[in-house]
Amino acid sequence: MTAGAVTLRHVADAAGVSVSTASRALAGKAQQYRISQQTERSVRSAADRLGFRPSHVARSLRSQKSGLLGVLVPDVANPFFSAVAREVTAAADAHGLSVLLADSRETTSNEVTLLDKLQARQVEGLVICPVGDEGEHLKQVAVSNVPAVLVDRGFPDVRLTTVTTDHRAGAREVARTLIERGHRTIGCLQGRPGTLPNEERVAGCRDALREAGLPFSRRLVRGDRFSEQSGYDACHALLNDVPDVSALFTFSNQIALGALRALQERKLSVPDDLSLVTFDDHPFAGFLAAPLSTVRQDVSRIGRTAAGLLIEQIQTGRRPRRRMHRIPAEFVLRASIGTRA
Amino acid sequence: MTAGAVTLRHVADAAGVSVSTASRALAGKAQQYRISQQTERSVRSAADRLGFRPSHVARSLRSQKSGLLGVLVPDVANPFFSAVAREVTAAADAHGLSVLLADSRETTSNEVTLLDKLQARQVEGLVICPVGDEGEHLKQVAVSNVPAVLVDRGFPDVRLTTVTTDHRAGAREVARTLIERGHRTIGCLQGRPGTLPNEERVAGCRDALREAGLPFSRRLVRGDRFSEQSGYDACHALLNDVPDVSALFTFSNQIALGALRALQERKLSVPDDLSLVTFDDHPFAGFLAAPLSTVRQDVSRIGRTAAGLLIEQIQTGRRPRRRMHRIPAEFVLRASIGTRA
DNA sequence: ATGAAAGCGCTAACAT
DNA sequence: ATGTTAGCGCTTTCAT
Repeated sequence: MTAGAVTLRHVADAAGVSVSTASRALAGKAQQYRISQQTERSVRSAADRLGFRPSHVARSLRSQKSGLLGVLVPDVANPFFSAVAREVTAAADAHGLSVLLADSRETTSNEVTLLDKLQARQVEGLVICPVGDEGEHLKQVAVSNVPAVLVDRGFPDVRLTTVTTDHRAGAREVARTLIERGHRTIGCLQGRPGTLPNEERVAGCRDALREAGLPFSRRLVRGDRFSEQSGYDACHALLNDVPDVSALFTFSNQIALGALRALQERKLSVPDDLSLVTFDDHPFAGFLAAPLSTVRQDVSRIGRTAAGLLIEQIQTGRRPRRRMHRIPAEFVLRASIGTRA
Repeated sequence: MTAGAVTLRHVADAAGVSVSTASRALAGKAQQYRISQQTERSVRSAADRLGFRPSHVARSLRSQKSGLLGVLVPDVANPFFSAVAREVTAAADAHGLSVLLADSRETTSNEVTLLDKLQARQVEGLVICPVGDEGEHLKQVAVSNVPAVLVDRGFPDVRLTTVTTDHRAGAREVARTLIERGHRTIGCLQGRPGTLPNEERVAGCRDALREAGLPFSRRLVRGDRFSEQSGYDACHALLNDVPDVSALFTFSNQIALGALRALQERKLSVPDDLSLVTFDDHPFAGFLAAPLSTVRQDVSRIGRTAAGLLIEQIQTGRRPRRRMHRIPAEFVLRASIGTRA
């Protein structure tokens, strides 16, 4: 804290008035309190002259309002989460709020600790992108009275407003397209099993296969994390076990990268030997050796929706009526998908 | 702020002691103040039972320490800045500090306002990634006593510790490599002229040309922003004006993307018709149609260095002796660079 | 039209 | 071994 900072006391003294008058004058309540133009001006000029900057801390204590929003993400450097952070920051800014950023480094135990820290800092609202393995600690948040919104990885049994992509519809569209083009054996390189986005994506694939009267097999779903390594390992494993796979649906860019590396090692080319689609679009996707088909999540809209719901909740004091908000994804077809006879 | 929150008062009452005793017991100062095991236990259990969470706001006011670090970036969704934010957040966390995130949306006027807001919130330190056009307002920060570190875009006349990539050395290496491979007419698609990174990169190219006894011409340096559009426009303009350009050095990924789009329109292929190198590496760079050579900035190290210098400054109360910290960049050679006879 | 005083929740100096 | 008191900087009620 800036040592020896200028306080209201100093301003009041310099203007020859009491602290209360100084406070009122600066708060723009001169009218309301019938403070003379004279006084108001002299207070204002004293404040300017001394470089007075009101203490937000003192104000928060007095008003019982921190003006703080907490944003908790598993990794700010992940484009998805940084986009969420950006939208929330913009919305906060527009409402005179500030953002406390916390990064759980993909670890639930950090998430628990940070959630606690944020609440100790009296945040007025929380945007939480959970790690997703476990949601017990989120129930605490749900029963506390601090407004909160979950983003991306929700939990069926945690009663908190949740904003997420319509993963199921997005995945269904991908699978349908692959089926239309003659693919019958479609491998999924998934992310973390058990998380909502992952399970809904698997469900979307299953939907499309059923609709087409084709069988769905868990044997074709591999991988255990949203990481490059998982994509790489799962890709090799799948192709070893099921050589007739003709299309690969990877559940994230990282996974796609791993798969691409594995395919390169096996001297398989996209889309001639194998078709490839991935979740999450990407500026370079169209310039890849095989321009990559993707499911583009509307990250900005997700972030804005979450921020909007949170701020509404703070302002009205009421939970929004709808709990699940599914934001449509956009399928972007590029050359990485080929056809099979 | 959580209405009707449990305060120390409640805990003290429940335990039948004074607030001071309660405070001391919970602060782990039982030994020091010779508080009986008895008392300590009963205070602790009361706190647990009531779900007491100390108010950070009150503590900050009392201790005159906010425990807050301000991080100001032009755009958190830009991978460079989100990486910086991540490192600073991690370091803050390790030192019991929290991070206030502010996003200037690439606008200097926002930067000024936000800087003020952060200081009103009594941040104990500032990591600033300036927009870079203008540095007047940063001089205020330099003379105030809040510790601050500039990242990426420094200003020669602002006396603040600055951490940035060694842009000049990085660019020089790129240009040397191109020259070695027979390129004589090298176009630079630059970012925002006047900013430190941009000027140093241009200087690096000039260095390499001079060393090789080749002329340097401003006519070969085009573009005005670190954006895709600027890359696209500058690329077309340059190729129209100077048809014998054989290599393109783009100063960011966004610019590279624009250039790639322009080249595609002109049916020019990389590296056969034109070589291409860019600043900023990228997970997909190696999988592009023409695997892209890049200069990889060590973003994590930049972030860690900045955070370290800031925290050192906070703890010791002294400015670090060295003002400029240049972090080496790594040149990654891929197939996008061809040779010329 | 303005001031005095209380109090937000906490810690620490000063009593016992 | 524990309590009392003052005060961090601000806003607001209650006086005048």
